[in-house]
Amino acid sequence: MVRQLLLLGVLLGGKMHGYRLNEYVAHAMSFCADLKKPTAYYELEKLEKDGYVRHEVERVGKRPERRVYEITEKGKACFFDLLRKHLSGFTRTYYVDDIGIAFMDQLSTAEAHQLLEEKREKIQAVLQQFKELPEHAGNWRYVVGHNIAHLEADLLWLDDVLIELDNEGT
Amino acid sequence: MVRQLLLLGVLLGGKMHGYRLNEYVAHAMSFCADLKKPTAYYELEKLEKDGYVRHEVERVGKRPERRVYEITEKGKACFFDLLRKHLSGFTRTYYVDDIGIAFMDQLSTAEAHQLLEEKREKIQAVLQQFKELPEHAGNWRYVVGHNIAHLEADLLWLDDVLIELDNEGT
DNA sequence: TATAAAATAGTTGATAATGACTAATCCATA
DNA sequence: TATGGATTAGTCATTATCAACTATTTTATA
Repeated sequence: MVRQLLLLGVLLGGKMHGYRLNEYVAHAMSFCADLKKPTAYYELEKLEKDGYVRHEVERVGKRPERRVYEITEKGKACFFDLLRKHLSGFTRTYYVDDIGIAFMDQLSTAEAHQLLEEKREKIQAVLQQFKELPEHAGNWRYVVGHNIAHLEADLLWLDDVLIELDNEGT
Repeated sequence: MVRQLLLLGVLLGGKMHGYRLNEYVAHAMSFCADLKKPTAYYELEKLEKDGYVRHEVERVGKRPERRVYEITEKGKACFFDLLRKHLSGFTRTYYVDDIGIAFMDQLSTAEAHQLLEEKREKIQAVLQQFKELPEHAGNWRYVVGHNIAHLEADLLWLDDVLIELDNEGT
């Protein structure tokens, strides 16, 4: 459902052919969305079947034919509906790495500590990437800020855990 | 891959039949994992095919037969391998609701503000649930703390956004 | 003691998601 | 001007996920 919102949202900014759409998502939106190419085409077909987008075929130069997708009126209505749902709702996040934490006591405190230090560096690296992102305009700024907030929360929490492991170790 | 870690981790605590295993995950671990029953059985079959778990069939009273799963030595090795990977690695989280935020400018500032207030209440409600959770032991405490940290970060970030929307609105 | 509701144990069929691929064109550089 | 790599555009085969289901037994309640 979030994919639909994403695709409709991008197409709201103007028609685009499939390949470019994928490229756009993979580059300009990579920091907030993970949409694989086959999944995108799959979703586009579903959206088209339901009348939310349509496509025409175009050919430029000697390049292969390509499908230029365009949002329909029905699609715009659907977009706004989904947008309101997403802004007013809250999708609970399950943190994949929590499963590791849940079974942490299967390792020695010392080893757990060492492994979590490695995790810490990786979080830090991702955080750094976000902070180095060029200044984004409008909403992108909020999204970047959101991710930074979570990464910083992650670091603070992890530092707490590391301290508690130290205390346990003694 | 995280599902494997989860199932192997639970089975490390002792053999368990499929139904009970699902029940356990759905109740005792619902706050950190979302594993549906058919997916669990599917993963168990894969784990068995790869030699990480085995099962025997048991029947108690007049209840239907049930499969009692047990982790193998190979499975234990795999568990520890996965555990180390998960503790030392960092799985970047994509926040579903960010897509809504990304397209927020399609609505009036006033409406966006109102919708986000609703979101805020829902986050607060989930946070409340976590805080009301009975005192967990050992690692569960860390996991609960992790989730609380993220929910609180979410609230702080959202308050910032609401303030910025107010400023924009004027 | 019928009879509805809940629990037990697992399955089916359908949809969703993606790694790896094709097949052509373009571009740099040796 | 060959030729190896990059880019373009999309597809295929496989794997993953889950809502809804079956069929029995137990428990509660009228």
